[in-house]
Amino acid sequence: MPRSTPPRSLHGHVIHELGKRIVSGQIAPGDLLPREETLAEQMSVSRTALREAMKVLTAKGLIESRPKVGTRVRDPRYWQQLDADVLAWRCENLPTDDFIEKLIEMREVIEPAASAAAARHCDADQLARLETAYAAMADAADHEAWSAADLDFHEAILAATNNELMMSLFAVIETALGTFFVLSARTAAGQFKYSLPHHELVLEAIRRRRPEAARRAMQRLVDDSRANMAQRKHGRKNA
Amino acid sequence: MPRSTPPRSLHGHVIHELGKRIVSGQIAPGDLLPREETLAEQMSVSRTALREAMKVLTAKGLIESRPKVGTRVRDPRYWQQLDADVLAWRCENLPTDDFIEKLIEMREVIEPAASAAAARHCDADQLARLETAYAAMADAADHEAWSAADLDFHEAILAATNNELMMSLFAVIETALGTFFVLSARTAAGQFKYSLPHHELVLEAIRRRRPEAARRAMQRLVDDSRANMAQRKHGRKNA
DNA sequence: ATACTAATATTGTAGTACGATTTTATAGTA
DNA sequence: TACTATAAAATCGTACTACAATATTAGTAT
Repeated sequence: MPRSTPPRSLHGHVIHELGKRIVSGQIAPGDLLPREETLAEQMSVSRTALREAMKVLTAKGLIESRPKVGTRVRDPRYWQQLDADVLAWRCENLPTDDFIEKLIEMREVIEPAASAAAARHCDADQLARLETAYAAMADAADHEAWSAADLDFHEAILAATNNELMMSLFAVIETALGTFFVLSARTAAGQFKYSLPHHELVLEAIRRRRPEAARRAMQRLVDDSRANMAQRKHGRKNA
Repeated sequence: MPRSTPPRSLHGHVIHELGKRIVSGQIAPGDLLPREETLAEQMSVSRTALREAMKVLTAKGLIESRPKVGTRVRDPRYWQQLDADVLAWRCENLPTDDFIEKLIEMREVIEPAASAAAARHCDADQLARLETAYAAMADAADHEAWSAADLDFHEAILAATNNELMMSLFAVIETALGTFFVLSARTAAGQFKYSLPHHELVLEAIRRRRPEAARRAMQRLVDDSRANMAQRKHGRKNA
């Protein structure tokens, strides 16, 4: 499960709670929320804290407040779907196959292009970070260590593009990998390093400054990952 | 200039004002903001309104507050670079050539892939919307009308992917096109429809369900746009 | 010198009051 | 009867005050 905002503060808890309810569809788009005073009472917080939370949800595009009329859940069309919290909330109660497919589609768009860009203009430090992450993957003793190193590897590739806009897409990759990690925890228990050779090819292509080779290698890696997810889905159906 | 949050409400104004100062570097990463009471006084709002604004900026990753220590501007590494407001604030005082290059790079990653996806699985309504936008471009009487229709066209392509994550990337495309619009307002005054044939090829490929043709057509369109920007930059140097 | 304790400054939360705004209802008029 | 305009009510928006929680820092004792 991808990490979402740890609800340490009070209004943080309200953000998380309301956000989850909206994204999960428990409160449907178009629905009118109770008035602030009532809602604050229901959630056992002051109106002050509630409003601070609602401002954040408004910024994420989930709700819309107007005087007299109240606060309404907006159409998903307006949600900040790339926001880390929104993504995490969508995956909290087992993501649908449909959503998983969309995550894979995003990986197919982002990662091969990022790998090519990384091969084109990454510096020594960024390459070193990539090597370190790869080494950690190779050395991983268990599924958890592998997953953490894998995440580092894919983050390092985005960082190596030297484009902070690309880097911000890591929220999507992180959500995808985190979800796949949970879903494949059982099936791939003993063979979690199966994609190491794919990663090595990507690293090698970036190291040698071969953009198109890097793109193709990453494309194969993601294709392979997609195939594995499909296989898992099939296996579950027969279980 | 891409539209940012119109500061209608009081705290909306504070969000815009502080956000701009931070993103523009006027307040540097690591800097400590004045304490809430002081800052509220400086901006002529109550601490309540200021805090609501700060919660939003926190959600955008721009600042970080901790009891006793105060509120600090975070490293750009943590900013939500894909947020529509953050993007707009970056472009408010003439974006740097460096940033424009990054926007183009994002277009090259997003739009060809989106065009291919649209050709693969768009429905009749989405295609109709695309046709409408194209017609509006063809009929545009001035640069402004052209620009609005152009924006519609590119939004329609993202919508036609049937992937809301892809759709959320429109904030980036919108910022890029809006910026190019301003920068090319003079140079391309009389010939603003020069890219119409490129758009037609993209539309045609999607209409005929040719993913790879759509990808290539859009790739050429973006390449062409990049060349035009480079030419403009060169022209400015000689001016 | 170090560890522990207490004072202190800043954010976090609560509660109340009032202003702004928009919907809705009501009344007046054609 | 229909329509316009005016007034009233409900909700969010903002301000202010008070206090709690927390982390830093200084001070104190071992």
